[in-house]
Amino acid sequence: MALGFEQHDHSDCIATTLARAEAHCKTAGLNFTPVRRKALEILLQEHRALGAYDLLTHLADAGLGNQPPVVYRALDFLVNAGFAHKIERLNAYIACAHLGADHAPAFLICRNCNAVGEADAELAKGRLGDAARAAGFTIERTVVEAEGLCPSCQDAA
Amino acid sequence: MALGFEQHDHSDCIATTLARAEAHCKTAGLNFTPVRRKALEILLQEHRALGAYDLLTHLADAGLGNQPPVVYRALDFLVNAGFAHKIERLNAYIACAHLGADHAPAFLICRNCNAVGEADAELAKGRLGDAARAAGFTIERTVVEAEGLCPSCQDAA
DNA sequence: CGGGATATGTTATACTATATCAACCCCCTT
DNA sequence: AAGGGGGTTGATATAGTATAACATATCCCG
Repeated sequence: MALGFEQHDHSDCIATTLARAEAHCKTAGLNFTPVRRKALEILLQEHRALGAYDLLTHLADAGLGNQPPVVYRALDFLVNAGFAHKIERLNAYIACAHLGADHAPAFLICRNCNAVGEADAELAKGRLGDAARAAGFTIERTVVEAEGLCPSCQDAA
Repeated sequence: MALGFEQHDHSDCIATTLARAEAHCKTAGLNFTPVRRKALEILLQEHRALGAYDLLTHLADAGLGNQPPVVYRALDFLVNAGFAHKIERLNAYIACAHLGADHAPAFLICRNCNAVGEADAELAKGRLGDAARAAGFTIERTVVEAEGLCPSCQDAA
């Protein structure tokens, strides 16, 4: 499972991901407007969790809106479309690493460098899912975020 | 596993939990001051996730501080001592349901009534733990929050 | 051309959290 | 008893995150 901490060729994965997002919007009847596209592009370029206002700064630099609602609307769209995720622990947003797959994401957050890796949780099928079913609770959505040290930061220490 | 959605006798569990917290502080050399005690008492009484400012209102009603730092300090203490948890998804705080046990909590949050049940995650031992180890990531702390519908709200619908 | 749905612009404000410094208190030591 | 240090609380200000509400624009479709 790719978690995102490996070295990888980042040079064209932005373009291919944007293309896949565009294709998905076309088939799903979603409106991939310039602001939304640029927001995703920025998240992909940064390749880390960005605060909404950081993202807004980048959008403003690109001449695409400079008020908070602009960025929150774009993030709403991206998150609902599955193109980005919110990291609750950081109040920050990151581009989806498994675009296209219908998945319950799980994140590994480095407390030192804030790098974020994305895995798949499958939580509802595990022990918590069993406990929830036993209690009569229906799980619709999960937040799974593990905080710790990524390989590089462990090596540095 | 008790998740908190069952009916239960709430009449004296506040007192016994407070007593246990007090005992733990005594042995651990922690300072269970009036503000901290009252904050925990309020969380136990409410028996749900409270925003910091909601808690502050209750503290102010009790004559124990009326500025934000007061409540955030008390929450810091309670969370570090393991007496309360933060629900990241709600930016809210709840009294620990398993006080005393050293545990990685997992929460079931009802999106309708905001009731929160606490289970145990044991996540680091599961599949995510395997994936993290394989990637060289060391997990120190986990956030596991599942959102859905509690039994009562399902019945109501 | 009109009308509805969707998206964006703009202003204002609500909500969450922390930095900073001053005052206090308790215990301990000299 | 004086002094000092650590920890807690008081108080002011401000940073950071997010949304409400309404106006304007755009586009597609009938």
